[in-house]
Amino acid sequence: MTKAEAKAEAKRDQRRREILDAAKDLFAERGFHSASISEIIKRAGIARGTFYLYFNSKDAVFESILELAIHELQVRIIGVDVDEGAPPPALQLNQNVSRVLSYMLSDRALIQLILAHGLPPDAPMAMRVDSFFAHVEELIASSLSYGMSVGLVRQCDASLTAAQILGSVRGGMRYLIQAQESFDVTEVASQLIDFALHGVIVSDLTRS
Amino acid sequence: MTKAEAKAEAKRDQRRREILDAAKDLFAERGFHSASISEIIKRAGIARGTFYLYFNSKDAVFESILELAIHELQVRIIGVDVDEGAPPPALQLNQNVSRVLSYMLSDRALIQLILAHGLPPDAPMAMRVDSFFAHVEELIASSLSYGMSVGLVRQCDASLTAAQILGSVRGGMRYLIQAQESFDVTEVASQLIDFALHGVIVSDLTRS
Amino acid sequence: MTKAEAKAEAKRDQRRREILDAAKDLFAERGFHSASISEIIKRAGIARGTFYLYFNSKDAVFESILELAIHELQVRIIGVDVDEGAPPPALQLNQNVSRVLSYMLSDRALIQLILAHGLPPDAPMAMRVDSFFAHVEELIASSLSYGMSVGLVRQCDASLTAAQILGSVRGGMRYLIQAQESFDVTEVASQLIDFALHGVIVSDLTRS
Amino acid sequence: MTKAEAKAEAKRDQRRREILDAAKDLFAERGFHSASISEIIKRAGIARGTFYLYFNSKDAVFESILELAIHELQVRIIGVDVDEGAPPPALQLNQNVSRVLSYMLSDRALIQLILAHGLPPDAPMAMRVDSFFAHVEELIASSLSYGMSVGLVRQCDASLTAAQILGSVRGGMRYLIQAQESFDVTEVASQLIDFALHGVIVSDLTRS
DNA sequence: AATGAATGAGGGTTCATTCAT
DNA sequence: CATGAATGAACCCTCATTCAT
Repeated sequence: MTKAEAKAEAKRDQRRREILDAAKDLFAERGFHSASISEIIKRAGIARGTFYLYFNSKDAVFESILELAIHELQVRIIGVDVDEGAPPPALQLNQNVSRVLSYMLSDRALIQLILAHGLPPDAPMAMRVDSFFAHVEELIASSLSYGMSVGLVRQCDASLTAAQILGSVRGGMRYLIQAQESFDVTEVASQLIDFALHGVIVSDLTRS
Repeated sequence: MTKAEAKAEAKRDQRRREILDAAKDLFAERGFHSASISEIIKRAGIARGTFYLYFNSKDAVFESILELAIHELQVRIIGVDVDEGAPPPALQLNQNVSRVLSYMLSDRALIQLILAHGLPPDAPMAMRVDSFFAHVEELIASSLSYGMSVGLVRQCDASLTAAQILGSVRGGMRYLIQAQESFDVTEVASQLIDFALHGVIVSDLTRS
Repeated sequence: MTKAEAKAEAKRDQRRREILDAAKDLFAERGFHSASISEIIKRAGIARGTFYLYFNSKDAVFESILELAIHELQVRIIGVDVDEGAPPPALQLNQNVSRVLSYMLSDRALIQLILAHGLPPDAPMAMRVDSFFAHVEELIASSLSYGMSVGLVRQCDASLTAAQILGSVRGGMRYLIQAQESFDVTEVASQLIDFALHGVIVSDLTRS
Repeated sequence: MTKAEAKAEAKRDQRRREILDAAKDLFAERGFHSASISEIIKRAGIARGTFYLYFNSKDAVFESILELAIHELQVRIIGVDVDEGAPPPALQLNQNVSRVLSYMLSDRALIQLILAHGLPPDAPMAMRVDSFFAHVEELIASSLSYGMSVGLVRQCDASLTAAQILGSVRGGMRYLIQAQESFDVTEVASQLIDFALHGVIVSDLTRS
C-alpha cells in the first residue's frame, strides 16, 4: 500500500503546486484583490470546490506563496563570516547577492509579488513581508555598524543607509525583471554591490 | 454674476479638495481596494451621490490624487545646469532632492501611495505611476551617461545604476516616513546623495 | 423639512416591514436554513443589496422577527393579581390566555416560527426562544407553588407540571392554527384553561 | 456460502447502525441542516463514499432514523382494551405511557429529534413526523370521544383536547430530558396521566 | 466493498454606481 | 447642487453528491 499511497501523495503535491503556480501568476499580474478565485481555478483547470480542498481560503494561498518565497530568500542570505580561514568577505557578499538574484530571476511572478504585493498595508501578510524586509535591513545595518567600528565603512546613519542599500537592490531587481534580456548573475551581483560600496563617482575625484 | 460664479467655483474647488484629502488618507491607510466609497464619503462628510458629482468613479479620485502628486514632484525635479555661471552641480542636486524630500514629507499619506499604491499592476494608474518613475530613471540614466562621458562617473550600466539610485532614494524615503522622528531635510538629502555618489566604503581603502 | 423627513422615515419603516413580512412567511414555510435570501428578496420585490440596507444579515432579520414576537407575547402575559379588589383570578387567567391567543392567531406564520423554528439548537436565537419559554414556565411553576401553599392546587412537581401546562397550550395552539376554522377566542381560552385546571375526567368520578 | 453471506450481511448491518448512530447524535446536537456529511462520516469513522453505499442521501439517513423511531413508538402504543377480563384501563394507560417514556429516555438524541427536528416544515420527513403525531392525536381523540359517550370524560372538543394532552406529554418529556436527574418511569408516567385526567386543581374545590 | 479527490450549484454578503426626490 | 435609497454584478466559500481507483 505504501506505493499507492506515495503515488497519491505525489499527485496531491502536484495539484497543490499547480494551484500555487496559477495563483502566483495571477496575484503577480493583477494583485491580490483583483485576482479572483474564479480566475485562479480557471487557470489551474480545476473546479471551485477543489481549490478549497487544498487551501482554506484565498488568503491561505497567498500566504503559502509568500511564506515559501520568504523562506527561500532567507536560506540564501548567509551572514558574512569574517574569521581568518573564511573566504574573502567580498566574495561571500557576492555569493549572497548572486543566490538571491538567481532565485528571484527564476520566478518573475514571485519577485513582482514580493516587491509590490497589492495588499492593504494593515493586512497580516503585508506585515509579514514588511517584517522580512525589516529583518534584512537590520542585518545590513548591523553589518554597517561593524564596518564603521573597524574603519572600513565611513561614518553614516546605519539605519538610513541600510534602507538605501536594500532599496538600491530592490530597484536593481525591478529593473532586471522588467528588462527582458538575460545576463550573467555573478556579473550583475558585482555591479549591485559595487554601487553600494563605492557609489558612482570615480574614486580619483573623491580625493580632491 | 461673475462674483457669485467665482464664489460658487471656489466652493466647488473646496469640496473637491476635501474629498481628495479624505480619499488620499484612506487610500494610504488601507490601500485602494480596501478603502471603500462609504468610508471616503463618511470622512469627507458628504452624501453618496455628492461624491459622484465631483468624480466619475473611484478610479477617478485615485487618478486625481496621483496625477497631482506626480505633477508636484515633476516640477520639483529640475535638470542640472552645467553652464559656467550656474550654481555648482552638487548644490543643484541637493536642492532637487531637498525639494522632493520636503514635499513628500509634508504629506506622508501621499508618499505611502506613491511608493506602495495597492493598485492592480495592470491598472492604468499603476502604469501611470510606473511611467513617472521610469521617466525619472531615464533622467538619472542620461545624467550618468553624461557623467561617464566627462570622466566624472565611473563606467557602469547606466540604466541598471539609475534603477539602483532611484531605488536607494525610495528606500531612504520609506525609512524616513516610517521613523517618526523629524530631521533636517538638507542634511538628509546630503546623506542620500553621498550614498549614491560614494557608497559606504571609506575612500582611502578604495585606493589600495 | 420635518415633513419630508417624516415621510421618508415612514417609507423606510414601510419597506422594513415588507421585508420582515416576506422573511417571516418564508421562515415559517421553509425554516430558517432553507429560506434563502434570494427567495426573501424575490417575495419582497427588492434587489439583493436593498435587503442589506435594512438588515445586517440573514440572522438579523430572523432575530428581529422573533424579538418582536417575544416582546409582543411578553406584554400580553400579566402576572395574576390576587389582591382583594382585583378581578377574579380565573378571569385574569382567561384574559391572559385570550390576549396571547388572539395575537398569535393574527399571525399564523409567527406562531409557526415560535413553535417550530428550524434553528440549530445551539444557535443564539434558538436559545433566546428557549429562554423565553423557560421564563414562562417558571412563571407557571411559581403560580403552582403558590397555589399548593394555599391549598388550591393539589400536591405535584411544580416544574414538571408547569412544563405540561405550557406544553398543553402549545399543543392547543398547534391544533388551532392547523385547523382552518375560525372560533371564539375567549371560548377557546376557557377550554385551554379548563383542561389545565380540571383535566378531562368528569368531576363526579374523581370523588369516588 | 450461506454462512459467509450471513456474516457479510451482519457486518453490513453493523456498519449501517454505526452510521445511523453517528448521524442521530449529530442531528440531535446541531439540527438537520447544520450537521454535515463531513461530520457524520468523521464520527462514524468511515470514508465519504462509504456513506453513500449505505444511504442514498443525507435525507435518507434522517428518514431511516425517524422511521425507526416512529416504529418503535408505534409498537409501544397499544389501544386500551376495555373488555371484561382485561387489566384496568388506568393500568393499561400507565403502561402505555411508561413504555413510551422509557424508550425515549433511553435515547435522548432521539427524543430531541422527534420533538424538535430542525427540518424545513415542507420537507417530506417533517410531514411524516407530523402525521405520526396526528395519528396519535386521533387515537387520543377517539378515546376521549368514547369516554364522553360513556360519561367518563366531561364534554369537550375531542380534537382540541387531544392536541392539549399530546402537547402536555411532549412538554413533560421536554422537561425530563433537559433536567438531568434520573427518576422512576412509572411514577412519572402517573404524574403525566394524572395531570391530563384531573388537572391541577384540588378536587374538593371543583365541587363548590 | 471502500476510498477520498473532484465537482459545481448555490449560499450569504459587499460595494461601486445610479437616479428619483 | 445635494441627497441617500436602490441596484445587481461579483465576490468568497460550503457542502451534498459522484466516480475513478
